[in-house]
Amino acid sequence: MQRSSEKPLTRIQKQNISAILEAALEVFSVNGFRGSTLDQIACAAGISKPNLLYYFNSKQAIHVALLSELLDAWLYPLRDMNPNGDAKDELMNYVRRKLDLSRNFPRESRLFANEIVQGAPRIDTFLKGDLKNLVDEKAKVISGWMDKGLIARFDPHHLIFSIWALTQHYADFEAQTSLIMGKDSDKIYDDASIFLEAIFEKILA
Amino acid sequence: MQRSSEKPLTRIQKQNISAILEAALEVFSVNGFRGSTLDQIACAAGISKPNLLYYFNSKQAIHVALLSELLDAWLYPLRDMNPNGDAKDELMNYVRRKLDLSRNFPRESRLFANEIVQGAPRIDTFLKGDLKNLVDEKAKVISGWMDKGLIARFDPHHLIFSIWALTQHYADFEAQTSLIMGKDSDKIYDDASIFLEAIFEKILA
DNA sequence: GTCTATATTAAGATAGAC
DNA sequence: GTCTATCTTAATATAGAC
Repeated sequence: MQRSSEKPLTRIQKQNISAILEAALEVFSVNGFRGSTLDQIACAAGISKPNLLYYFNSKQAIHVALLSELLDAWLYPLRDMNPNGDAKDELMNYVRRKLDLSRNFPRESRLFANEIVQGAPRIDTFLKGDLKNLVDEKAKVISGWMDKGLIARFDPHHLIFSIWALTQHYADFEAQTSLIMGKDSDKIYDDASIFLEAIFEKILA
Repeated sequence: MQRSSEKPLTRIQKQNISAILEAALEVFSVNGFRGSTLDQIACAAGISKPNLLYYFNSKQAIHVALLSELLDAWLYPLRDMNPNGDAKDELMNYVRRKLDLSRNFPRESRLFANEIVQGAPRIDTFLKGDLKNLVDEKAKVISGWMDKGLIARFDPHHLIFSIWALTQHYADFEAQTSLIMGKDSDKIYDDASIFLEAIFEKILA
């Protein structure tokens, strides 16, 4: 049987599925799709490989399930940016929420990063569809704010990219920053928060 | 025979070795270490798999060769930052040189990104050794400039991270930016250059 | 130095008992 | 639903002829 069935799930099924997804997130975010094995995932989930394949037909199927969960969550903070709110507040809040995402969901960020770095073969329709549409829409909003002189004028797309780059870096390159700083990542995020707050204050002014 | 030999290389050997490294860069930067196969590399290099393994003993050996070339190049622009130069010029030049690296060597950037995202298992000694030392040293220089009021005060380590994040993003996430912008990456880099110039002017002021 | 052939292991997936 | 056993393919690496 496959998870696409309409029947309600038993408690055990739900438990197993979420154990699998949790394990798969752990494994895929570290090793990428091709670098991960069903053995690793089954072991991390505490079940046997055939049992894992009872819940998901294939390795691909697990990966797709993870990514679609992720992509939904990915759009939220940007979608939430309110065109009628205070321009600077809205952008600063977006920065804060994106940094919080890196802090609280670093594995999801790295799963996404793995996909993009490797050329986004499995999510290109998302990127040039839903994501592009949302970014274009919000870029127009930001551009409108710039027209009114509420924030400084820049290319709005690149301003959005800069927020992504600066916040996701702390999750995606955590191995690097933590080795260089010699601190645990919690302290790094505290400093990052202060730093990003300060530079975006200046950028937007 | 192995490349560690002291004998001078023939022209054919040099040709083959550089063909292998070029092919391996192409393949590893897209698929990561585990996701890449010797078949792919041999095919891209235009030689047979056993012949490839005549020049490099193992898949690991090719990867190590690529990474050590890369890590050297990685340190240059930062090392070049002159403590006695003009503070703002030195930092702006660092930004420019890093963006040029992304533009001219995107595959190298993605090879590096693949390594870091996946937890830097093969380059952690580099990160906490040579790289950390250099970054700490340059952070002190930058901090000195801030003390003198030559540029605005921020956490110097995070300022360096921000330069990395903002410039490398264009190479590492090129699949994303080009799909969203619907432009070829050359035009994106032109705009990125203008954008980064503008925001760092404001940040440092 | 380069090739064909092959040994060896690992990985995705399935069969079938319970 | 879960397991053991197993099929099948693909991938790293080597042997040995030329």
